[in-house]
Amino acid sequence: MPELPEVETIARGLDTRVAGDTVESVWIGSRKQPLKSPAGVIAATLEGKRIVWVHRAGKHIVFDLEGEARASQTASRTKKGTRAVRGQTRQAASLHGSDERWSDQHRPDAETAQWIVHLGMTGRMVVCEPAAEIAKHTHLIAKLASGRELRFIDPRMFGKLSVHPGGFDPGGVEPLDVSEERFVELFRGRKTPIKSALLNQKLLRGVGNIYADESLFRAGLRPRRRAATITREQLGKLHRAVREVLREAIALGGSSISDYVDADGEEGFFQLQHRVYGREGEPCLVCRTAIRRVVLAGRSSHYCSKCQE
DNA sequence: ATACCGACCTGTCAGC
DNA sequence: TGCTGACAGGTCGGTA
Repeated sequence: MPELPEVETIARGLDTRVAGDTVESVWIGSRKQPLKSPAGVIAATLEGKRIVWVHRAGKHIVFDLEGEARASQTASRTKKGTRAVRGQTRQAASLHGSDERWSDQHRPDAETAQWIVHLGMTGRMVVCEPAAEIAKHTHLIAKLASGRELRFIDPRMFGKLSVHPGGFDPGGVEPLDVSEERFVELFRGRKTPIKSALLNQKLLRGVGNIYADESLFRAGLRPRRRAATITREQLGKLHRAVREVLREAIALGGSSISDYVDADGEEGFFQLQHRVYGREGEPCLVCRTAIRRVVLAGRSSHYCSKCQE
């Protein structure tokens, strides 16, 4: 389901709702597929931790967590004194300072960790009241100190949950941050089709099938075009196209196809801007040629045979 | 090393 | 109405 703009939208929504809240307890379902870390380790890592910041790395949702240092945590978990300290830090965290929050809040004696959620194709995270009906395919429920619940739902179970005490390395570079020079270096000399390279998360992280097709259309490059045959100038154009497409999509809250909704249950609107994705047989918006669909590396790929070469 | 391909799962929708 | 097959926004591991 979600690519970079959708994950960005969801992470921002979650940050607004749960940053500053504390995980009191965790329930994890019996299905193993969504878990990259053992269930017991995920639960033990989350429980008692305050959610400092929810953000995005590639297509991953990252929860920055902070709790009492491990040595004192087990002993003091239920003591009232611990709660008072958490209450203070939660208040401070509600002063939204985005990136600054981490350093402002960080206490040297605190234990930190990151909880990583990858939504796969059909994963969703919702914040709701405990009385809300538990949706089919709910795999994790975190009870929060505020009384609400944070739930992970994923019918197809392509999503992944993991925890990283030492911090998480998503690999690749962020397409919205990458310089033109670095971008060109990523693709120069590769024999692979440019679309396969765009989808390779070890190079750029966050670009998926929709935004790869849309970026290639704007850059005038066919999906099968070998990266090594693309000129420096065309790569520069692709660099601008990728960033433009992603930024526009984020501004519109992502693309809602079938059932995607953000943390608020709101749909995105970027699907209305798609120029090739999902438009097989329809006229190109530039030249009226029928949009073609081919399968490349197992993925549907859409392009205009006249505008792209 | 690189590049396809199927596998992992469930749900939905078009076509018969 | 109901069955079958194709397809879905992601990633991984095996094989050539």
